Amino acid sequence: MSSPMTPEAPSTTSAGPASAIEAVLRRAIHAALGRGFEDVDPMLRPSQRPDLADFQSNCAMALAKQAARNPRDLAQQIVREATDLLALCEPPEVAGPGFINLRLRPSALAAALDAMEAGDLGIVRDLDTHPVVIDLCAVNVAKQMHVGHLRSCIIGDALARAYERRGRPVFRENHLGDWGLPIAMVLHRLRRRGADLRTISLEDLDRAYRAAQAEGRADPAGLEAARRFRAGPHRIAELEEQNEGAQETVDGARRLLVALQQGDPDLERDWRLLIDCTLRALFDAIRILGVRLGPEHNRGESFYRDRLAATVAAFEQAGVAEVHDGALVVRFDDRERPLLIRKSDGGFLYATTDLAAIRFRTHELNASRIVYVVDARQKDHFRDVFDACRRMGWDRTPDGVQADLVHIGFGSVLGPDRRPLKTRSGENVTLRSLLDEACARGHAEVRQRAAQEKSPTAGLPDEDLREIGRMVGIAAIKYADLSSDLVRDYVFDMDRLIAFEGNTGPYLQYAHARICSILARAAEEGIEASAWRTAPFRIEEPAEKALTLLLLRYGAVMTDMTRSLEPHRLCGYLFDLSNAYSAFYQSCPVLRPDDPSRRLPRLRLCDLARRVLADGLGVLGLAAPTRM
RNA sequence: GUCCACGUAGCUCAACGGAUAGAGCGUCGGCCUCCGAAGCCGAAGGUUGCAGGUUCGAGUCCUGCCGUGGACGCCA
Repeated sequence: MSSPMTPEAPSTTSAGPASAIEAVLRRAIHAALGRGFEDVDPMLRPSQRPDLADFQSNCAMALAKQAARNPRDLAQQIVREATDLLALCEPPEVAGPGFINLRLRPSALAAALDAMEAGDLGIVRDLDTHPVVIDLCAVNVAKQMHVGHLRSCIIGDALARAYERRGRPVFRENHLGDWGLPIAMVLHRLRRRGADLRTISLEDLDRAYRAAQAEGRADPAGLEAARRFRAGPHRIAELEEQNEGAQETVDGARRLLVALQQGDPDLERDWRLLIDCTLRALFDAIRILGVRLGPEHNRGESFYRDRLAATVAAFEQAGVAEVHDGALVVRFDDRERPLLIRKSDGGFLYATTDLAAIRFRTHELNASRIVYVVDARQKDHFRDVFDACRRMGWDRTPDGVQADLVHIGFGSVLGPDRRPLKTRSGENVTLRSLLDEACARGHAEVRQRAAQEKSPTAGLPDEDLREIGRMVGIAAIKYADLSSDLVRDYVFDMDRLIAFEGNTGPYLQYAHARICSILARAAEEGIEASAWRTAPFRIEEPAEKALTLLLLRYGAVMTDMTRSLEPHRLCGYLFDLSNAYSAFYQSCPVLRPDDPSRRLPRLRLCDLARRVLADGLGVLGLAAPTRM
């Protein structure tokens, strides 16, 4: 019987010399401490002190306590037991309170690079073969997409790409807000007014959405206040009328929703037109953005509409939900707030849809991990929904694997006043205007470089410069969304968002383009790729070694990204890598080195750095132009 | 009121419980007759909100307080 649910064994999650060293240390710890210490994490880390070591093991301090030993003595003993390390490392040194400092031999560095090149850049395939669901985008029909959806798409796409890179099947789920009373209200309003839904624009829909909301918003509190404070009869009459009108509007929308639910073909057709219009605008933006999301990823709220009754019934049957004030609620021991899953009028709520969706994703999509990329304000909601699903046992795949339910709650995008971002006229900033601005700035920047005669982009037609500018501008936007801790709000600032220096997307692209440029120049000078591809690596200069150590970490960084779901770690790594390459570039001439025999090894090192950068940029969803 | 997140250099942000808390922007000073200066090298800049605690070791974990933001039963 085969089980696809093999848990990730620690020893196979990272490739390269680090995992080999870990294995040796693990055995050495066992030898030093005996029974009960068979499988201890050696706590191997890249050293933060390149003057002292390449790697350090911090295990001795932690183990000394439980073994009642002196930490330095224990470290010494572990080192004595770890004789197998000497094939890879210089003799280890014990420093400070008990750090074990390790330095790789140059031959081990070269061998590790060989292995990395031959073995998919050190990427370790995920042992869990279950699909991952990434819930992203989730635009609402008939509403403008805004920067929040942008973040969700960018982050969700990067996470999806990371899983795909490690060989894991991914379902990108666009949980479209395409169902329920708000949609019915828009449709109700537009049909009353005889709007032509085939030619309507998203701007019109967005206006209608807000007008319908305002129209249906009863204000009984305002009416009560007007009476209490003896407002003029005019004002009271006005409010009474408004309240009645609102009720009428909502009732009309409810009737429409029921008819739509029952399959009225006329309504169904109009409803689809609303969705089509919204999706046209969405995919227009998505195409510029380079996010992998299409109509095939749509599985909106309406998809679950026929599953809601069964969902609620299952809760009732299991005795997990109870009736309170006519509504059906799920209660939790550790918090007062209950989760409402059916209204007292029998209607369902968005929580009901989320429950149905999780059940579908574990039971039918067979997902062992479901990642919601939804803004942080919904944290409490997802906590409740996840816990409710766990109570029902819906967090298990059909083959019995426990599924992780994770909410990646990202921060809000704020305006300069630290309030949610609006334009001067008070409207949401549209996604399209933001992207157009980014492309325009990227284009201007690229054109400026191309004006310099020695630039590799000199003389390119403006059409090409525009395309490169698009890649650069979009990379700047996406990288800004990915490169810092996701939970934090951030203040929207176009100038900073489109920055091209320092820790930015364009800086990474620039490093990549410079490598491409040097390889192209080598070809111009008659150096065949086949020559350097077979040259042995020679890691001698400090800058070469620093670059090598970073390259060797790539696989572990990718594994870590799918574990931690934190794209900014990959960003930070690629930034470090670009820095290391730039330093190498500065101090180690590649095409005209002091010693000509170093040329081919350096070209090969450049090419490996290029491949890792391109690969990493690809996982982040950033383009990697060869000239810019 | 209850619950949750976040407070790190002037600004924007990093830092798997590990050694001397790091980058970018801005400021100051160097480096293009030499593979792309969107770059490199260097300087200045810190009581990690405050107070306790756990630990061999705390920006990181725990408790309390202060500050900011968010969520809190029939909207999504």
